[in-house]
Amino acid sequence: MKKISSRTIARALLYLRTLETLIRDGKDTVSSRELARITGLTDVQIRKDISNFGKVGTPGVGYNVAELKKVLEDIVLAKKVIRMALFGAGHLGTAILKYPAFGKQKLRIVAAFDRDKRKIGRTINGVKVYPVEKAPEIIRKNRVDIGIIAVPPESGQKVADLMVLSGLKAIVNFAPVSLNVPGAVSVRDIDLSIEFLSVYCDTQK
Amino acid sequence: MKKISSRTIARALLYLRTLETLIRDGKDTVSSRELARITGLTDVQIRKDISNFGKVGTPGVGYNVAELKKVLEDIVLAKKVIRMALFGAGHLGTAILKYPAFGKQKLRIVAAFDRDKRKIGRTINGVKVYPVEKAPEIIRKNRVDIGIIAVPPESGQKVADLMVLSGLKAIVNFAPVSLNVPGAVSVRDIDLSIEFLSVYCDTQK
DNA sequence: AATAAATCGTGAAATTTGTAACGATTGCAT
DNA sequence: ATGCAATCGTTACAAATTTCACGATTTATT
Repeated sequence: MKKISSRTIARALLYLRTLETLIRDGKDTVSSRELARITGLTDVQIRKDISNFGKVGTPGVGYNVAELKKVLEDIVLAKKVIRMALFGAGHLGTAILKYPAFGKQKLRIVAAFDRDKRKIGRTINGVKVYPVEKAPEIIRKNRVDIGIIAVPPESGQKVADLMVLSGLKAIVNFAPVSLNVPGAVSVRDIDLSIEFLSVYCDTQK
Repeated sequence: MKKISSRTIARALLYLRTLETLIRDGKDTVSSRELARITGLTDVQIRKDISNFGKVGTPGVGYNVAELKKVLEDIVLAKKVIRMALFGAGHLGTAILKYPAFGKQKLRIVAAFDRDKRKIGRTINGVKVYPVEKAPEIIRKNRVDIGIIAVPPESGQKVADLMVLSGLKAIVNFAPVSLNVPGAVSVRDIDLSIEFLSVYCDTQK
């Protein structure tokens, strides 16, 4: 089977999100044209993306919403629950712990870690905060899939090292620092300053 | 002058972030090789990116850190202060208001808006929360550059419409919904669920 | 039943993005 | 001074991504 690119997968997740709202609205079928109108992409790209996953559409009609959702989910979200561990229970970390959309999805934060003794032992939105030292054990025991870094930049690399040591293969990094990790580990950097500045630059030139 | 792509600009902002830490560490010069090691990119890409901005390096030596910083800033961050307005003072919105890295940079949140009467009038980290209806006036008066959407998905489009109406040309959207805006408006979507799921998918296939 | 309209899937073309190769320049050691 | 190692900037090349064009299929209409 052909390997599916990272960008295609990101779009597939966007299609899934869109399909869920279409289902809520009671729609049975949707065309590539309409998906394009909603998502802001082009119809060709949507057809091409979906064709990566199999022949699921009907010419003259479009895609069956429920069927397309199932096909996309089977490929990009085979697992029932994806477990995450959060490092850093500060403002941003707490906001992530309380992020409501995770509840409706397969994403679940199973543990939080912090250095601050005052935070350790507390429970935030049902998730307990542990001392950082306990991370490897807890991550292994809970079969955590994704590590989230929401600590200050000067601690970012140390946390990343600990994640790698604990066997994590996927990291989402909100700390404004470049992480050094083995090639087998995927990192997604989200530096809020860079995100804000870059959308602003887009409008300038 | 050649137009610089959006991705190149995002990398330039990453270089800037890196240069700032190098300056803090007292380094005078840096080579493309070392920048590559730090950022995880390749040295070729870094040389190519920088060459877009002019001939700033010295063969055999590398780049003068201060000079490179100045050149990158002049091009991607000509403005002294970039003003932002936040919509939605919930958990995520509050975390953004309290995000410490903005303080050290040119980014400043000048106003927050919310529907909730209990939040209106409060001040969070020095930023006042106004009722949404006041947005157009306040945005115009403060010459806001970027709008941040941190409201629930069902209100996302309404807020986006208001932003467009208020003359904003750059939007960062944390609401998990696709926005419909005129072509002249740049939108950067950050759907936390999609970010987490996509880095997880990267490790799977 | 035949025609028209809508829409998918896909190979080919075009565009964008990233990589490699290498001449040119600089500083250092001898 | 000369040779060597380091490193930039750039042209040519390769790979990835997107767009185009169009045949094939389905539904609706007359």
